[in-house]
Amino acid sequence: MALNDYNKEDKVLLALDCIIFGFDHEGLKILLIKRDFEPERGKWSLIGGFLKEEETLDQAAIRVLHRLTGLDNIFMEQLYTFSKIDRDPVERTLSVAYYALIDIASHDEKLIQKFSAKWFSLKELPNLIFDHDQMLEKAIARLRRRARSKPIGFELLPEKFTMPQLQKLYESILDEKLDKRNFISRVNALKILIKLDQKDMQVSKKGAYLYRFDEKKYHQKVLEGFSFKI
Amino acid sequence: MALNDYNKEDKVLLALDCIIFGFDHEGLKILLIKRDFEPERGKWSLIGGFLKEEETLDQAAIRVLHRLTGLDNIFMEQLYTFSKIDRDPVERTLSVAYYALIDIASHDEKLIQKFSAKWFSLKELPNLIFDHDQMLEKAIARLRRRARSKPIGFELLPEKFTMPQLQKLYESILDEKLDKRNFISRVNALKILIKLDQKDMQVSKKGAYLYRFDEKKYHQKVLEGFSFKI
DNA sequence: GATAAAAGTGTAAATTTAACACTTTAAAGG
DNA sequence: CCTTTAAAGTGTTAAATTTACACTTTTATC
Repeated sequence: MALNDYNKEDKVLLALDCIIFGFDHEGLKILLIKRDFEPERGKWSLIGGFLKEEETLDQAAIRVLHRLTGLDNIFMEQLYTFSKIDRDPVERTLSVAYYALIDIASHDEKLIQKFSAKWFSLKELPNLIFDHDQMLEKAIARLRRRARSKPIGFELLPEKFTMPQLQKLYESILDEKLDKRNFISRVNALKILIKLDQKDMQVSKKGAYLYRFDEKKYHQKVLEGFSFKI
Repeated sequence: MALNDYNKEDKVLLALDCIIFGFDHEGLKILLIKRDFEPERGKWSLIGGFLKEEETLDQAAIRVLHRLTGLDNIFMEQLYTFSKIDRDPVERTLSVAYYALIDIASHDEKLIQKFSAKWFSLKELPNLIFDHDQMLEKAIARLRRRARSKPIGFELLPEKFTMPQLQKLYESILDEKLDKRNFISRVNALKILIKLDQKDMQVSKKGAYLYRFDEKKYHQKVLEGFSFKI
C-alpha cells in the first residue's frame, strides 16, 4: 500500500507576527516591541513568536500577543504568510502575519509599563527587522480596503466617541481628508449609532456629542450584507 | 549574549493546496485530482504537496501544480493558511491555500490525459478530503469579491471571447443573473475591450461578435485604481 | 464682551444605477 | 423557399446615490 511518506518531507519553523493597530487622539499607530534577543537585539519589531506543534495559528497569535504585551481578548485576523528564503537570517523560517485593531486608551497602562512595547505613529516608524515593513504595508492595504467597505470603528474607538473622532479615524486610515457633512450623513444612513445626551468637552470649547455603536443593529446589518462606501 | 534558541522551537510540515478555477461553455469549474496514495487514496482532492525547505511558497505552489497537472505559467495568488490541529490525520500539517484562474480550453489536453486530474462543476462536486471544502469555500468568497471589484475575465477566458461568454462567466462566479444591457454598458464604460470584426458562430445562429482585452489600457486603468462594480 | 476654535447643520446639481422590451440575424426544419 | 426558433444586439427613463459647498452655534479664553 502506497502510503505517502510524510517522513521524507521537510519540516520548517513557522513564526507568527502580529500587527496591532491602535488609535488615539494623535491618530493611527502600531504597536512594536524592542527585541531583547539576537539577532537584531535592541531593534524594533512586530510582536512575534513561533508556532507550537499542538496549537492552531489563531491560538498561537493570541498566545504570542499576550505573552509579549499582556493584551488579552483581542480579535486578530490572519493576513498573509511570508516565505522569502532569507527572511530570517538565523534559520529558514516562514511567518504568518496577523492583524488586529484596538483602542489605545482602554489598554494602555499594562503595556507600556511592564513590557517593552511602544506605540508608533505610522508617520514616524523606526526601521523594522526582517520583512516586517512588507507585512505592515500589506496590513495597511487590507485595513484601507476594509475601511472602505465596512464600518470599522467598533474596535479602534472607545465605547463612547464623537463624530469628529470617528471622522479622524477614517481620515487617518485612508490618509485623506473627508467632508464633514457628507461623512456624517453617510454614517447616519447606516443607523448603527446611538447619539447620547452627553458631550465630550475635552477637545473643543463647544464640546461634541458622544455616540456609541448599536451592536445589535450593526450585526443585523452585517448579516444583510450592507456596504459602507467612503 | 541571549541568542534566541531557534532549536527549541517546533518544526512543522507545511503543505500547499491549489484551487484552480476554470471556465468553459458549461460554466465555472475547479480542477481536482484523484489521490493515489494513503490516506484517502482514491478520493478527490485539491492539488497539493509539501513545501521544501529551500523554496518560497509561491515557488512551491508552481512546482506542485506543475508536477500534478502539467500546468505551467499559471499565476497563483495566496489565499489563506489553514491550521486546524487534526486537519491531516497522519501528522500535524498546516496548509497554505493558493488559487488561480485559467481558461479550460487552452490547457485541457495535457491534463486530463496524462494526469488523473479532472474538472468538476461547482454544482456537482465530489466529497473532498481533509478541510479542502473549507479552502474551496474561502476561495469562492475571494473570487466573488474580486469579481465585484475588478474585471477578471483576463485569465478565465480565451484570447477572443464574446459578450455573452463574458456575461456568463460573471453570472457563474456570482451565481446570479445579470441584465444583458446593463452588463454590456458597464463593461464598455471601462474601455478595455477591443471589438473584433469576427463573429463566433459556434453557439448561436446569429453569431456573436468577438472581443479581446486591451492589455495596455487595462494595466493603465489598474494603475489609476479603477473599480468595476457589478 | 470680543475673539477664537471647533461642532453642527441642508440643499441642489451631477452622476450612477436600475428597470425594462423589441428588433435583428441566420440556421433548421417543414 | 417560407416559417420557426433561439440567441444577439440595442436605448431610454426614473430613481438613487454621490458630491460640492458655507454659514451659524457654542463656549472657553483673553
